[in-house]
Amino acid sequence: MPTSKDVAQAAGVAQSTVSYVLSGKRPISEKTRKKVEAAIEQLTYQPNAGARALASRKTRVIGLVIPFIPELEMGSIMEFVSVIASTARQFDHDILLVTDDEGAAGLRRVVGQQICDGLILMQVEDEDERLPVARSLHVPVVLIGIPRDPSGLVCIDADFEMAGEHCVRDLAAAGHSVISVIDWQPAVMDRHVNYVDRFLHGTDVAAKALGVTVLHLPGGTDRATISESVDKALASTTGNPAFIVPDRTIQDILRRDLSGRGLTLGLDVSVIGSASPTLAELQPIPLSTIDLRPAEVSRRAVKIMCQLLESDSQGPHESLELVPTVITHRSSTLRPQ
Amino acid sequence: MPTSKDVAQAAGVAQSTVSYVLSGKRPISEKTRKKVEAAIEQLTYQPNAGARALASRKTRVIGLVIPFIPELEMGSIMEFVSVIASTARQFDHDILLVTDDEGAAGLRRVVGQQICDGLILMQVEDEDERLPVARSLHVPVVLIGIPRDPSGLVCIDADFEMAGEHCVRDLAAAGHSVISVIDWQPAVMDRHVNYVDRFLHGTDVAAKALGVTVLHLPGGTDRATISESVDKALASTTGNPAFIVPDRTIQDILRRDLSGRGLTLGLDVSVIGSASPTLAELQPIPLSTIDLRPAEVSRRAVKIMCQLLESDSQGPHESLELVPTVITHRSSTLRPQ
DNA sequence: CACCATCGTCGATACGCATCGATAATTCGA
DNA sequence: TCGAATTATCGATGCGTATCGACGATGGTG
Repeated sequence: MPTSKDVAQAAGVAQSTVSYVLSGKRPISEKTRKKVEAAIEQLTYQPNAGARALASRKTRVIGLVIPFIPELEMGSIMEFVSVIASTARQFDHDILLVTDDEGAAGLRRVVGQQICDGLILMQVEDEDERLPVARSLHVPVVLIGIPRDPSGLVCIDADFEMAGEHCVRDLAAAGHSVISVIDWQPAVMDRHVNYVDRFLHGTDVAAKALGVTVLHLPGGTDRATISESVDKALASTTGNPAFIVPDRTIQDILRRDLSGRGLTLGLDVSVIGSASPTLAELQPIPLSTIDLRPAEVSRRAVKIMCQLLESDSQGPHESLELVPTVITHRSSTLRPQ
Repeated sequence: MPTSKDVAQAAGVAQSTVSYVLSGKRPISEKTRKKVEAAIEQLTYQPNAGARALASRKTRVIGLVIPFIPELEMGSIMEFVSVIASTARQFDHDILLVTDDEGAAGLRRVVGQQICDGLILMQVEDEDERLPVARSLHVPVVLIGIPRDPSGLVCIDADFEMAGEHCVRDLAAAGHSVISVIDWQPAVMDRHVNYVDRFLHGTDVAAKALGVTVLHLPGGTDRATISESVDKALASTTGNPAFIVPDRTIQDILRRDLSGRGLTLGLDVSVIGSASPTLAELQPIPLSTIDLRPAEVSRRAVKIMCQLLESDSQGPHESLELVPTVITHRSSTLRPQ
């Protein structure tokens, strides 16, 4: 592998000159620049990352802490990961994976060894054991998700409260007076990610404001639980029933249950779910969805991180950004009256 | 951040001694070792990765090239990524993400900058533009998937041919004389990943050996295509029909189509699909599946990579490893006669 | 024409660790 | 008891880059 010294020799200049051509931190004459650039091209020179990190104290790598195989909803996690990685490249950074099975020690490790300049944490829980560590690390940390106490932390997430409000508002506008919200599956509820509460709170707020009734019913990945919840929902209204089902795994089960009862989506009953546009369109009856904008959340997380890295101000930062959600009505909801 | 020099000072030894305590490459007396370890503990010293890489010419980082958001089957990709990352940690390595939108240039970049010691490529296609680059890089490369010409390359993948054979064999044993294989969705077929051919070939081989008929029918993510394929399948047999549906997205559509025709899985018709055990069990009629062992493939890919890195022999390696697949019969297939 | 600011480049040094050769301390055999 | 063979440790050097101070060349000003 050629080094900057080789380049310097080939171009007939000093090594420091090569460095300045690359960084642009000092003026270089057009002639010299050309010579150096030609030599770089010639030798296919690429700067050594380790040496660069050692000298500049910047690795240009961001650590991404991914959840510990939650078995379900892996697809949506991958969307975050993928977008985060390519956005990072746009800011001339790379992504190092940190799996959550290393726990908080993993964070200390990658920061301590100075493998990366900052950390992005996914799936932040209400009382997350990683938070005290995150606060004590002397590198920027961006959380995707909002813990109970976000003080001293930089957080970003979809605006779940707005999402809940919009779902109820639109269903109310379609004439539903009783709206059933099916909880996430127990595995998610147990994790105490507080977007659940924010979403449910949003539905309550809208319900109060609009004078409609919102029912919170248990979710589950077995048909019995869902069937029971549907029973309760049907018993509670004389009009057309409406369901909000933010958990992707539960959607299929609910749809099957409803059609088993002879109810037709968009005709007798409204259902708002959550899925990628592609998947939503693929359904027998295209599903109306609330889009939680994972790609946009990912992009902004990286952007915030890179801004923090540039401004490299040592002081503790604190901010909270909510990404607006979007409802798309397809065919599974009644038309507004 | 403390350095090894700080540790040396605290322990009253030379910096090189600290280094030898850490690496074990020279004998150290018990007394000195204790002193140094105490100082390390005391200062919470962690070696600087950049300096280490610079001096040792090893980064202990593996580049993982992930597919460019194929929109579908992201869940299964995440399983690879997750297992690869944690397995790498077991071998004391880290994973750097390289997104495929950088293309072959991305590979040159991370290797040229010496950000990582080797590369793992996912979703290798038949004629992959990255292969010539992979062969020319002077670092170990492990492919997940098998290109048309694997010469000079180290490949690992699930044994799709065996998978195809086993599916046909078991369905034949259950009394089916005509077996329909539904292709992957067009998006996958177009990508020319050759596991498709290997799987289909496996079904043909078994069919010939057992004297049963295998029909290859088009797949698709729309109900019309699937419905047509089912029509053809039903028209081709007087006995109970049997389906093999390796594409996860298509499974739901097929199941719905069949039940719409009044056919009951495991009673009137056999279906073998592909899904994680958890998901398979969740179905109304638990799905018999062919398990392509993504976790095992991932683990072995990392293991092979780490072996290559240790033996750091420069010469071009070449190997091909196939991971046996496993059929699990649940309730969607007829009992063997 | 002398003087000073600016521009462009060079040389030297630091970054933190691994590693090699050398040296001091110890042990062993004859 | 002396030298040889170990054993344990130190000092010095190199890895490749960024960056700082210095210096010669250039151009403008009075």
